[in-house]
Parts: sequence; structure tokens; C-alpha cells
Amino acid sequence: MDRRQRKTRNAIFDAFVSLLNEKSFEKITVGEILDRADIGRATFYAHFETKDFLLKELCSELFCHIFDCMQGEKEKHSHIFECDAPNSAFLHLFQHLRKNDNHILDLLSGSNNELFLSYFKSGLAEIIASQKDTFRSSFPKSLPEEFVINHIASTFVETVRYWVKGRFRLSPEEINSYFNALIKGE
Amino acid sequence: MDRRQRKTRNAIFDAFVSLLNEKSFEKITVGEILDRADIGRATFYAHFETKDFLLKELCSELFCHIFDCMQGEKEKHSHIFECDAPNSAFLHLFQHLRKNDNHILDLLSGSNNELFLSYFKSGLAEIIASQKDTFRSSFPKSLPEEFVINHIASTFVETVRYWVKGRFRLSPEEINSYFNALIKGE
DNA sequence: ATAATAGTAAACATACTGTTCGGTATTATT
DNA sequence: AATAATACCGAACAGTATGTTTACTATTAT
Repeated sequence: MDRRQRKTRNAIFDAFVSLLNEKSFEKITVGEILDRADIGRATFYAHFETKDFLLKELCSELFCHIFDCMQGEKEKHSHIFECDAPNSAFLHLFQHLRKNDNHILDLLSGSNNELFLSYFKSGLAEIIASQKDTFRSSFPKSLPEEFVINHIASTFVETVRYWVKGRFRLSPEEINSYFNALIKGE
Repeated sequence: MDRRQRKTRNAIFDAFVSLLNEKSFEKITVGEILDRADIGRATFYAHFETKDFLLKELCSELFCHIFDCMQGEKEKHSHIFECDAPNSAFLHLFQHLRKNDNHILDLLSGSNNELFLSYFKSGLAEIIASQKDTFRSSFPKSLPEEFVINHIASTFVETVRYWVKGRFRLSPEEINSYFNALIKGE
């Protein structure tokens, strides 16, 4: 990829992320992104069809990164959800989120939670679905698979939301135990 | 309230709801509302500051209605969550949603789920909070109260979402049993 | 009958979106 | 080193939406 392309693409992402920390997605205008990224209008639209596509690409970059890490774990062990510790994959996720590479923390704590968490959730549901056998046993067989998977993903996302709202006062291990208490039953 | 005011207010709500069944909130313009409600621009802005305020008022009308019904139940019994059947309040809610007075079903099944469900959730959390003692026992004492309440509300909302997505193929009793299976443990 | 209120249509300033165009700088190709 | 291709720029543009204002009319309350 052309160096110029990379430069402007990064400039756009950086500007966008920094704006997302200040206001909600809906209130950000393309003009503001242009100013902060210091690029021309036509250039922006050469890179991204619309503001929504920009968001989508940002999310997929961020979350793919995280989920790729989990795939990495998967290769080491045969099942990511069957590590030494039970549910260690979720613990990994909590730890990863806390590390805050890629400013993901900043985004999650802004006023855009809903947006990001919903993207996050759909990626999460896929992973859980691919490992469903591990979880199925914790829930009555009468419940539909899709229903259970969605419940686990939702519960995780809500737990993250709670964690972020409390400004990460809890350690990854603590919040993970909260999460397990909800999922594994009492 | 002036009859004219009532008329236009209703016309606006009706137009808005019917539009919400066709497209998402973000894509609805004030102009479209004006056309469908057959009122002048200035009139709209005399009633609602912005489109967002319109949504907010609509939600509060709809949900207040539902929650007021539950409050009614509360007066009959001393605790709405301690009826003849366990958790009957949630069953009441499922039944109420299914009855679809006020087109709430239509709204929930459109592309606006997120928006409405989030309003719904906050109202729900309040009710659950006021009845927290009934639920506390189902969860480990180590979990913070706020965390548990939010989890119950989220799980309920997600269950409704699943229910709506499946076009209400399940009966209120069935979906309520699904919900209980998640909350009460297996 | 009169005053207050709520409605109308039309025009308005303002703001944002997405496109287009001629010109310039950077990169890749040969 | 010369050339072609590509990316960027700035500025202008049409199109659309918002929210306000105006002068005028119809309805309601007293």
C-alpha cells in the first residue's frame, strides 16, 4: 500500500478515535474529522464511502485484533475454552481489554458504548458458537442453542460495561469471577 | 388541554410510529413526519423541541403505561414479584407485551430495537431494584447489588429481543420459562 | 364579542453530505 | 532520469435536513 494512503488512513482513524472520546458518533461530522486529520474532503471520501463505513472498519480492525489473539490461544490449546483454568478464554479477554492496546478502553468508556459493544457482541457470539459444546452443559437442554449463546455473549458484554463504568477498579480476575458466577450458576 | 393540541400531538405520534415501522429512527426526517401527520413545520416545533425529544416522549408514554400496569398489580399483592406463581410479574410483562396495545410490538420488531430496548431496560431496572430482596437470594452475596439488578434487566430484555425476533412463536408462558431458566439457575 | 391560543404556508439562515474538477505532489515503472 | 500512474489538495457545487421567523387564519375559552 502506498505510503501516502497509509498516512492519511491512519490520520483519519486517529482523528476519529480522538473525536469519539469527546462526543458520540452521531454528533461527529465529517468536517471535524477532516480538520483534525488535516486532510481534504475529497481524500476522505476516496478512503471511506461514508462515516458509517469508517466506524465499521474501525470496529473490525479493533475487534479482529482482539479475536485474532484469542484464535492464537486456540492454536496452543485444542479448545480455547478448556484451558488449565476454567473459562480462561474470558479471563484472557478481560486482561486484553484492560491492557488497552488500540485505545479500546477509551472507546468503551465514551458515550458510544452501545455502538461498540454491539459490534463486540456479534464477534463474541461467533466465538462462543464455535465452542458451544463446552457451555451447553451449564444450561437446560430445553433451551435453544441460539438463545443460550446469545445469553452468554450478552452477559459478557454487560459485565464489561459494568467493569468499564466502574473505571476498572476490579482486577481482571475479580470481574471474571463475577462473570462466571452469572454464567455457571450459583 | 386544547382539543387542537391533542389532535396534532396524536397525529404526530401516529405518523412517527407508522414511520418507525418502516425505517430506523435515524433515517426518519422531520419533513416526513410533517407530511404524514399533515401538519405545518412550525407546529411540530411548537410541540417538540427536536426529533430526539419526540422519541423520548413516545418511549416514556409507552413504557409508563406498561409499568403503571405493573404498579397496579403491586397494589393487589403486597409484592409484585411474589404472586401465586413465582416471578409472575415477568409473566405479566410478557403477556402484556404480546397483547400489543399501543403498537409496542411493532416498535420492538422494527430496526429500532436497540433504542427502545434501552429505554425499556432502564425502567425495568428500577422496578427490579424496588423488589430486589426477592431476587438477591438467587445470586451469590459476593456480587454487588447493582451488578445483579442490571444482569436481570439485561437478561429480560435480551429474552424479549429473542422472542420478538422469533415473531412470538413461543407463548408467554414458554418464553417466561426460558427466562426463569436463565435467572434462577439450572 | 373579544382575547388568547394554536394552527398554517412560506421563506430563511445555517449546517452537513457527498461529488466534481483542475492542479500539484508523490510514488512506481521503465 | 523520464514518464505514467496515483494520491492528495482546495474549492466549489447541488442536494437535503434542521430549526426559526414571519404574517396570516381558524379555533377555543371567557
